[in-house]
Amino acid sequence: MGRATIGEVARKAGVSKATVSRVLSGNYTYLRQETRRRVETAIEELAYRPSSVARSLTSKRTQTAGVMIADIGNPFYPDVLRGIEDIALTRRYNLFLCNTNYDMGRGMDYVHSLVDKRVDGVLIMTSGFAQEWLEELETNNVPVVILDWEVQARSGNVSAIGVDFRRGIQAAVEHLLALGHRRFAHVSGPAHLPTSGYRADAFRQSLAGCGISTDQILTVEGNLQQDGGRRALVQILAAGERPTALFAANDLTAYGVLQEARSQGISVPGDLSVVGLDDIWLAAQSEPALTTVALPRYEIGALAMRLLFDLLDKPGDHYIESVYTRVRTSLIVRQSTGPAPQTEPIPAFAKAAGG
Amino acid sequence: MGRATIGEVARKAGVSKATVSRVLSGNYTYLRQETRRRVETAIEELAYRPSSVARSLTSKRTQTAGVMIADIGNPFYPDVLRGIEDIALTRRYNLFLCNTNYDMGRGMDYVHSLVDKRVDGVLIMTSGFAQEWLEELETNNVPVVILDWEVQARSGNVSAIGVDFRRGIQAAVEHLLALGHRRFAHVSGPAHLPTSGYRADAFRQSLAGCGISTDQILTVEGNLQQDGGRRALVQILAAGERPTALFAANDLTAYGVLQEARSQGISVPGDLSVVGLDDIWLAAQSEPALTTVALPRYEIGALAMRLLFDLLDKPGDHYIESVYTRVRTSLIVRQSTGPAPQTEPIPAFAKAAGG
DNA sequence: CCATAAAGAGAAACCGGTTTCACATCTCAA
DNA sequence: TTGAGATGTGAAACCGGTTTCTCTTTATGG
Repeated sequence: MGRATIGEVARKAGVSKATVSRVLSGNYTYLRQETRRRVETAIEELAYRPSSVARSLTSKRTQTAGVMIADIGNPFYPDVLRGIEDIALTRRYNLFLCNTNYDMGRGMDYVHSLVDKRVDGVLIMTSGFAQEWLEELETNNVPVVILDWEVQARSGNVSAIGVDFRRGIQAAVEHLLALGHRRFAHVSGPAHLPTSGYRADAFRQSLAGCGISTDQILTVEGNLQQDGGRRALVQILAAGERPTALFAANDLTAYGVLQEARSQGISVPGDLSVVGLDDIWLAAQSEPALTTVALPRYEIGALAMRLLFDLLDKPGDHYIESVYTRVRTSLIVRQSTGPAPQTEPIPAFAKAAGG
Repeated sequence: MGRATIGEVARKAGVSKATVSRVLSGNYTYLRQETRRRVETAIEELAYRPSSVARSLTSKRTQTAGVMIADIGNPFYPDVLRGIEDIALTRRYNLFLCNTNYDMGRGMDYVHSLVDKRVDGVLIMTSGFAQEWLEELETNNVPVVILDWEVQARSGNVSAIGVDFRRGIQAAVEHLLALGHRRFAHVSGPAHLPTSGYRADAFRQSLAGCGISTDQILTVEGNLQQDGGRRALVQILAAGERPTALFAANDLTAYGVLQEARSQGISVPGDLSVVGLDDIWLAAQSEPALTTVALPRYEIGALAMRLLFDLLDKPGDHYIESVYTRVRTSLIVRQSTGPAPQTEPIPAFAKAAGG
């Protein structure tokens, strides 16, 4: 009643295991038609399916990859996972879901499991710190693709995907300047996440590039969650001079800002323009719908898996050229941004504003 | 440079593979302290980690389970997955993510992969039809836990979790009756999903139990998505007599209804009370916040994984007592429900209404 | 008619672990 | 002193496949 083995198939067909294996692998050279038939019917009758476990032992491939993410609840991940999965399936790869819950220890446990299970590769999509994980994976020769991270001492087995926040954020900044905004606020992600810095820097530098000095930008730290956005707006309102435009590190934060604004009687975009980042589903559904910097999430996932396959396909076990790829972001204008209140538009951008 | 094997560890420590294996398994009876030390330092120095693949070959256990879900984008799943994962980790189990995308063929492919990979069990959390999957899994003796499904010809290796929609929906019905509603609408899920029927039936029967006849219930088929909710409300408004209360098969649908209502100038809950089901994050955040029948999602996941472990722990390969467990639902009252317009409250329930 | 190559299939080793069984040494009581 | 039991370890078989090597049979051409 247990699953049939190759040996049983061989016996039933009256051939050797080797012959069955040849039929299985589709290696029909030097195989008589009739023998092949016999084996095939035996396979059929026993409903035989070869064990991937046994195969992996000799092939050193498990057709399996690990995906480390921080939090499945984060609306960023579903699309990324879809992208990863669709590409993975093209080669019949299966994915281990590793949800770290923002817990580095739990992440390390997962890394160990993945190494022990001999996954062919790992995708690190968490934005949490991973240096230790990376070392463990490199030690064990496991190819890695890592998202949005300045990879240190990158070996030949690690590719990375960078998100070019600059492009989209630059567009957002130009959009806001065109609407006449001059005083800005930024609700950042947690300081310990590199991506928080990338986003904040992109915002500051884009503004600086357009002649807005840094002291006109009020920055408050959020937590990439909605409640952080609410608290941040409270802080910002308490500060002296109120900004007229706000850029949040992600949409959830921006949504929190929107909620707090409503409950404080602040009109968006009348009194305050708000820009988010991510373009999650909610962004289009909020009231007002959120202007946001969009990430190509599905493409990020698909690209990550493709890069992993590239790593797997590279010949030799020694030095391999790693790849660092950037994906583009873009601005999606909706209803949460509008003309700055009581402020002269900056002439250079006025014509694009339409208000 | 490749990973060390048990043989290399044995050589380095000057012992046999068997001894290393004993150290690994923590089976220290009949092991001299000093031998154990030597082996341990050898393991340490080689950074040796035993291959789960090789282990699985003899142990017949892969410490791995498959999770079939329909759509990671569906806000129902993250919490379920968290529950599953947390319990899985207690035994160092890893999970294969199998996102069927509502595609039965893709689901079947996944089932085959999981069988081939010799997973210890499978959790079917999709609401799509799965009879063929189930057969394949049963044929191969793979234990299965299945959610919200009338399992046919259930063998000893299949447990099921039912969701007791009645309880929460009954509460919703009583709540609405207490508010004076008499004319109802229901936006169901797709007819081909059993769960659509369960929910609709629970609604109808609860109403019937309170003396509301079925012809006072207008039912329109949605798609468990937001756009289905919008379209459904359009249909409902086009019908003759308008309902004053609406029960949607899930929150996404209810959210669509809310949106359409707003754009049609219909006040919720002034003109129409709306009840959803799921209690997804959005339900608390919508405008107005949604009254909804809550599912214990995390608990469903955790329970599912526990039931799977139970199945794995049962001795013997033959008949095993399967388990059918029900989880409870409950009503969460928010702002989307209110007194019925221009209607006398039903006396029996009036006192609880407060309006 | 025979030498030789090609075709077809089996035996055995191997992948990296676990487990059984046998063997060697040590202890201690008789 | 000796033998029984306890203690400690290794050899080998096994898990279910793949792959190499060898062997037999058949076809081919001189």
